[in-house]
Amino acid sequence: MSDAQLEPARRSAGPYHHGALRAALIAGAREILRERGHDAFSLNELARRIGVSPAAAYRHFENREALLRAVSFEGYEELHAALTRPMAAGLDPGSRVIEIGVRYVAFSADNADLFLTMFRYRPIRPGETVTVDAFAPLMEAVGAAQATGQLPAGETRQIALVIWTSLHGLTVLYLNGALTALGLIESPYEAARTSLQIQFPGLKP
Amino acid sequence: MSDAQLEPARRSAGPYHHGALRAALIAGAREILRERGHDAFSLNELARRIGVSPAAAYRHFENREALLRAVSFEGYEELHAALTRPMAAGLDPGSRVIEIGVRYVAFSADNADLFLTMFRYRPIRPGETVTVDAFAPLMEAVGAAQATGQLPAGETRQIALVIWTSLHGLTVLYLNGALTALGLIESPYEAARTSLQIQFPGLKP
DNA sequence: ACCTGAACACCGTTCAAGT
DNA sequence: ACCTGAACACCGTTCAAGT
Repeated sequence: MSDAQLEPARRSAGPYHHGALRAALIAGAREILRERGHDAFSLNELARRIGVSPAAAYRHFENREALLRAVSFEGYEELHAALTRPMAAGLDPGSRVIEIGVRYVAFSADNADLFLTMFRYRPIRPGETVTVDAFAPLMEAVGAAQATGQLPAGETRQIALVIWTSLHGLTVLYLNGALTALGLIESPYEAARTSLQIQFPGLKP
Repeated sequence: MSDAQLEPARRSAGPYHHGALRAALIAGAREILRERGHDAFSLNELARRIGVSPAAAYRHFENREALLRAVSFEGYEELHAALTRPMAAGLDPGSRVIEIGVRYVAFSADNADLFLTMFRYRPIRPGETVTVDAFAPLMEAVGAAQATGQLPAGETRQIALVIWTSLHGLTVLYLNGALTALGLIESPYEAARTSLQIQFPGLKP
C-alpha cells in the first residue's frame, strides 16, 4: 500500500484529495463528534481541519445533514459488527441475549456522540437495511431463547422490541446524565444485565 | 385582571415588557419548539417574534442554553402534573402502573419537541427536584403493585427503573421514526401497554 | 471533475449607550 | 433596571471562476 492510500487526508501535498475527500470528510466528522460532542459539529470546522474550503464538501454531500447521515450509516455498520462478533463458545441462547444487550450498551457508551447521531440523523439513504440489519442479531437470539423456554412464547418481534426499547431507554437516559443525577445506577452494564433478568427471569442459564 | 397581565407579550404598546419579558421568552420559545422542531430553535427568531432586540434576552437568561433549561423546567412540572392527574376511580395498582406508562408516552407524543428538549437540556437549576418529582408517581404505583403481587418483589426503585427506561426507549425510538421505519409498531400507546404486559404478566388485573 | 474565493443571510453573544 | 444599536466571530450554503 502506498502512503496515499493509507492516509490520504493527512497529506498536505496539494489541494486535491484525489477522490478520497469524501472519506476524509466522514473520518474528520467523527473526530469532531468525539471531541466537541454531537450538538457542536460544524461543517466549517471540519473543512478547516482537513485543509479544504467549506464549499468543497458540497461536491460530495448535498448538505450538512447528508454528511451526518453518511456518518450515521457507518455507525450502524459498526454496531452490527459489534453485535455479531463471535461470543464465548457454548453460550446458551439466554446468555447470548444478555450478551447482545451488554454489547449494545457498551457500544453506545464507547461511541456516545456517534450513537446519538445515528438516531438523530438516520441513514435513509443509501439503504434503509442497515438499521434493519442491526436489529437482526437480537431477533435471532430471542428466537433461539424462546425455543429453549428461556424467553416466553409469542411473537418474536414483540419480545425483541421490548428488549431493544428497554436497553435503548436505559442507554440514552444514562448518556444524558438523567440516571446518575437521580442516583439510580452506577454501571450501565450491570444495569442492563439486571434489567433484562428482572423482565425475563428465565434468561438465567 | 388587566390586559397587560393576560397577554403581556402580545401588546406592542411599548418597548418594555414590565418584567414579564422572561415569561414571554419562555412561552415564545415553546412556540418555536413546536413549529420549527427542537434542533431549529433560534434565540434571534424568538426575539424577533416578541418584538424585542436579541440582547434583551440576556437580562433574563445567561445564554441560549439557560433559556432552554427554563423551558425544560416547565416541561418537567407539566409531565409531573400529567402523571398525577386523577385516574378512574377504583383502579387496581397494576392498572395504575399501566395508566402512568400510557400517560408518559402520550405526553411525549403530544409535546414531542418539549419532551426532547427536557432530556437534552436538563434543568440543573433552579432545583434538580423536578426530575425526581416526575419519577415519584411511578415509584408509588410500583410499590402498591408489588404489595398486591401484581409486580415481583424486590427493590421498588429497580422495578420502577426498568419500567421507566423501557417506556422511554419506546418513546424516543418512536419519536425519531426508528420503529415505524422498521414496521415494528403502529400506535405507541398500544405498544406501551403490550410491552408492560409482556415484561410483567401480573399487571393484568 | 474537483476545488477555491468571495459573497449571502443568519446565528449567539458582548458592550456601550439610551430611557 | 431594562432595553436598544451596533459590532464581533462564526455558521451553512451558493455560485462564478480557476485548474
